[in-house]
Amino acid sequence: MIILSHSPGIPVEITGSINLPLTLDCGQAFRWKKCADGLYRGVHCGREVTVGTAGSGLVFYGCSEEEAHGLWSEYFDLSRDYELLLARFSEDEKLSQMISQNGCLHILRQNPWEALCSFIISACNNIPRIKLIIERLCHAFGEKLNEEYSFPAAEKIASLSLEDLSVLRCGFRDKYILDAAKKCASGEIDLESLKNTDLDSARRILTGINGVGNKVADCVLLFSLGFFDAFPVDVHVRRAVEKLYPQGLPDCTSGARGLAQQYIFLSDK
DNA sequence: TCCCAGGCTCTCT
DNA sequence: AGAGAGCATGGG
Repeated sequence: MIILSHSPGIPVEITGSINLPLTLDCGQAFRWKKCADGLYRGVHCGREVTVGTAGSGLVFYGCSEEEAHGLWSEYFDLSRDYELLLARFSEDEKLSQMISQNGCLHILRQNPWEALCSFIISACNNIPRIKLIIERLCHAFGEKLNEEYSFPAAEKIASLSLEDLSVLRCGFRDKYILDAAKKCASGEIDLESLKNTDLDSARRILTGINGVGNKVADCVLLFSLGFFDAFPVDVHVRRAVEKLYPQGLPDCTSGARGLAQQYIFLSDK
């Protein structure tokens, strides 16, 4: 880890404490790699960084102070008061238990195109293979950074053919990736602008992409577009909700159902 | 050999 | 509008 000996880490304080390993490896993001000493290396919007926990916050290595307090603080959703939200969740017995078991998990604000592409790949797939396919995608079509590669832009993917994408070995999802890339690159869909739309309209636009149904759309809405109340339902969440909350989610989750969803997802793993 | 994996589309009723 | 097959690939 050459970076460490040459550049000091930049600490960013937050209220409460984040469970970093859980946040980065709970199935919402697929590219973070565990390094030595509990550090993680990852890429967001073409910027590579190494991150760890320190005191009551995170410490970033290999980036400027401006990036740590800007790009990365936003990515890790550090300005939101999770302590307060989890205290409210704890009114519910079962959620309280899941929280004390797992600690404080943050919902990441990922790049929307990367999230869209990643969750298209996630359909009917398992997490190790999802990671592998995304790794191949970045290596084949992204740009070399330091040790990692950037996530290829929609414009780059849109310029490729299905045959080009065959190196991904991603099965029937190749045509979905291509459709999403073309719609985003052409401007037919402007992912950023969906942040200013209501949840139902945004979901309808996303599901207009071939290979994007409600579950994938809700993942994009929650994990990249800031819809904190979006509630992706996959087989695990469906099963866990039927078992734990057959009458519906408790009221204390309203407005933050997406965060609750992550804890419920964990309970079925 | 069969089953499953953070689903989705298409078709048929 | 609801159910069911088919979809590529790889691991157990």
